Amino acid sequence: MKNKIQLTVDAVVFGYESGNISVLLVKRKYEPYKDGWALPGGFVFENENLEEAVQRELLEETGVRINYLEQLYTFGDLGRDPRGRVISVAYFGLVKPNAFKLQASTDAKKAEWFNIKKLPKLAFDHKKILKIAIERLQGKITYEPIGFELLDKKFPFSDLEKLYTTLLNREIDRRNFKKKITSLKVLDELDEKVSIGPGRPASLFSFNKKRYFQLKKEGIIFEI
Amino acid sequence: MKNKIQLTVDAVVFGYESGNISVLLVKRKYEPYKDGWALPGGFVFENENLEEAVQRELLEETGVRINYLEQLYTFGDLGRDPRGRVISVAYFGLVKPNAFKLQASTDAKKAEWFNIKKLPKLAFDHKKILKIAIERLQGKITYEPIGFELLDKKFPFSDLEKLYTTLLNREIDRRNFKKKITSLKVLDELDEKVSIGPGRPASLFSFNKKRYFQLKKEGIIFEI
DNA sequence: CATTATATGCGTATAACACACACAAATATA
DNA sequence: TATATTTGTGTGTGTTATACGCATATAATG
Repeated sequence: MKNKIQLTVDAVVFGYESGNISVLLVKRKYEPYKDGWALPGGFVFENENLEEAVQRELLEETGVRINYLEQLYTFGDLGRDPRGRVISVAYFGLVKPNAFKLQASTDAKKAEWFNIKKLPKLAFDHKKILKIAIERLQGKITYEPIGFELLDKKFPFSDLEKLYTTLLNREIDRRNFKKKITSLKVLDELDEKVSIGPGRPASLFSFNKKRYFQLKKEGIIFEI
Repeated sequence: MKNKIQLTVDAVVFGYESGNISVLLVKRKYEPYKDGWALPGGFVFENENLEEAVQRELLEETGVRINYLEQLYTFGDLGRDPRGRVISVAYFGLVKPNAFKLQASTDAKKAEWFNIKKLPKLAFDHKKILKIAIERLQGKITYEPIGFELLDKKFPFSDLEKLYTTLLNREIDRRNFKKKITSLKVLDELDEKVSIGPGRPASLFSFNKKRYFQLKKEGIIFEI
């Protein structure tokens, strides 16, 4: 029995910057969907693990390097790829966009961040993949701490608040929010303040890395 | 580029019966791992969706038919299959064991339920797959209602309680548990009682199907 | 320099929920 | 008819969630 099923990986990489959630897309250099926008990704080599494959493709096509990508879902419907039967294992990651200089090569003409509210038409079934990834991203904040990968090393509390309001897409009460975050003991308050524009200067915080990953492992129940 | 990666699906089917959680395994008819126990599953045909493939394999190898299997995870590590590079998409399902007569055929010599605490040695990386499936099963009950697929149509409340104590592997307070379940409005109390053995006869309940699937969709926060 | 706008930072009161806990009711069995 | 066994309910207490008001520290404005 000759196997004609092919395997790809795709990466859904979210970035966050001052109230905007963006996703990393590439412009395809070759058919099918030539010049169309798609999630970075490509065929898995026979001698590499899935995680290695998705990291390699991401680096090749966008210049972004992430050492932790979480598996999202596997898409295998008939007809999802005009080249034939192609199954894709989708991965999921979070980064600070400004930490990378985008650089396209191999199969990609260009790599770019897109605000998730202003997406172009996407190749293959990538719209569906992205939809599921966004749901996962929003769901995550109720059972995991979030922000470490998305915020600067030092940040005012309002940055974290803004991240949550952006992800939740609604206002939250800062006082109660602060109480909850404080009770998690996941933030270290620094002896430093910033003052950008009008208003009282803000203390800077950083994530307590150890505690952060402990909570991530244990899971939290966190309804805002 | 010749593609040598092959794609399989595997099914982790859990059954529950009076305090026992079991999983459905098959005895392999062919090499590799001939006569070894493994999760039901096999190669995906080129012209079928992943869900169709896993349902077909499950039916062929065990006689069990499930129309809803949830995708669990995709396993693709190098060396997980001695036949070469084989990726497996694992699925996850819940049934009442007594609803089926097990019947092995095609690649399976035999199909059998195993108590998850008394598992035989498993082929491939199926031990790892099963471990992840069990974690998922236990995790599920904190964010989804559970039981509809596992209990009889009509059941005494103690059956539901027993299911939870079994899954959680600890005692729960029946009064508080009842309060929570009641507040979810997911059970309909029937005008019927059963009396098995000594003790006060128990009212029978059934799941309110509509409400059950609504909660499943919305998600619940349910710490026992 | 005084006033205003803007953002941060803290505390308290009330409602909802979680959790601990004890005893009555209805049957089978001896 | 007494005993064992199982079902079935209610209340108090502590913790957590939610709502809400005001003081503080700066920049911008006139």
